[in-house]
Amino acid sequence: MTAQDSTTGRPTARRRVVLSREAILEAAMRLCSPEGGGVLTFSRLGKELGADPTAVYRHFRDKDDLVLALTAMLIEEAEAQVDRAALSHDQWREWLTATARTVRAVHLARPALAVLAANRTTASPAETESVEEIIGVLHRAGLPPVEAAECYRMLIDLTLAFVQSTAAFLILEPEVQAKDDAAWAVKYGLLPAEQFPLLHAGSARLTELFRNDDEVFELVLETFLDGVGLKIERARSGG
Amino acid sequence: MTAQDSTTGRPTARRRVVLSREAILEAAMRLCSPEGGGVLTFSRLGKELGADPTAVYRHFRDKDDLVLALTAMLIEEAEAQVDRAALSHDQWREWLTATARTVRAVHLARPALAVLAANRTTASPAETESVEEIIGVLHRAGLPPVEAAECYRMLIDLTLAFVQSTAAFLILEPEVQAKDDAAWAVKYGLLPAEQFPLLHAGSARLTELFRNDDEVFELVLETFLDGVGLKIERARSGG
DNA sequence: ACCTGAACACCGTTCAAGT
DNA sequence: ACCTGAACACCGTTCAAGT
Repeated sequence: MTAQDSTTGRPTARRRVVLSREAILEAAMRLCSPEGGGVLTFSRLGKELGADPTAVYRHFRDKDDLVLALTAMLIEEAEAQVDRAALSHDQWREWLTATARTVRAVHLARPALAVLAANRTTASPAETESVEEIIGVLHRAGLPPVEAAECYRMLIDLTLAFVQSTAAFLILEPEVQAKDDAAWAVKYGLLPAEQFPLLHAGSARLTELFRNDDEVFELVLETFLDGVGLKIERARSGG
Repeated sequence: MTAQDSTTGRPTARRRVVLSREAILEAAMRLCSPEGGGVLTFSRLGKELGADPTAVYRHFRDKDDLVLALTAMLIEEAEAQVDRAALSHDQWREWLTATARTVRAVHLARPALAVLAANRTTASPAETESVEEIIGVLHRAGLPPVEAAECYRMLIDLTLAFVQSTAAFLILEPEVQAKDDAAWAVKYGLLPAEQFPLLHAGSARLTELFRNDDEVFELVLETFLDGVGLKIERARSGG
């Protein structure tokens, strides 16, 4: 599916392409998805744009500038996708769950970007409004503003930390991932029940959870939110 | 502190150095610490060993093989450092806290390795015994084996996810880190109190927590363990 | 048996040359 | 004004040559 001249049928010779920030960002986003090959390099970006790889430097100072612009796009995409309409403001738990799941899903749709973006900070206005909203939900649930801000921070860091870890594994080459599978099989495959009675009893569940980052994240999120629920109960009875 | 010929005082010319797996792993560990420069490349490894960079290939099949061997070392180091002597078996919370803190600290002492190791699996016997022990502590606290195994998995994934995120930021170049600081200042520096009343009220706390990954991790760990505590209570009253 | 060093395909980035 | 392409300093890795 390479670019072709529709009149001659021959591949078009590369000639001064017109680029823009938007076109570059769009092409970069495509490259970062699993279908796009999942690697972001200037070489691949140039090929995707039909331009010389170094042409990108006329629009972004360096790769990190490009990454930060892509990070901002990702955050705004996540903001736009959180389904607030279905939620009333007293459903603090559902609200936080929806936010965490959406942020995670949007990042994991582009693992090659997520691994570069998940621990960066950008000054996105859309995000600021979302933060106020989440803190508002926690405040109305009973937490004082400072504690609500703490819980917001914990939730977002928890989510992005798991994103980074999962994304970093996803971009490893298949043969490397296979080595981890093999190591796991050795580790939990033949546990002598006498020596490791409890581990042996739980090993079926551990095997289920292995390489099942979605389910582990859901479990952690629920357990964490149980802890937040305790904070809220304490704040309500204390105040 | 470069190698010198003690009789002539001149730098020794590079001549067939004798290498071993142990010497290579030791040198690699040094490179991965912040003092060691914090980057693991064959070039730097060769320089550290006083040998040609490609000599390492006579002892490890490729870089990933080296990384996995280093990962196993890291896990065993963490195992050895967890202070079990001070803990009785009924202190499930202290036990889990000590494990999480130690695993995190050992990894963050080598950020350049942690970023490669935190989401990998190795078949280390020492770790298997530690897993049995932690599951045992949770079981004695009241959880059935399967739920205990789940909690172990959540704790270790939570810890390593935060490790990966923090380590990935630590190995960024200082100028890049500075960009994040600047973005944060823009984001939370001048929040109009009318528009963002709750965020404004909590912004001092958020600023305290910014780039303070140690404290955020402690807060998340406590909240998560509160959630585990609820599971234990439920299991006790239910059974 | 195992270390050396040239070589290769890839990175990000710079800069003079083109249009 | 902005795209091209040679060039550079780095990556990991292979392989023939040395000892």
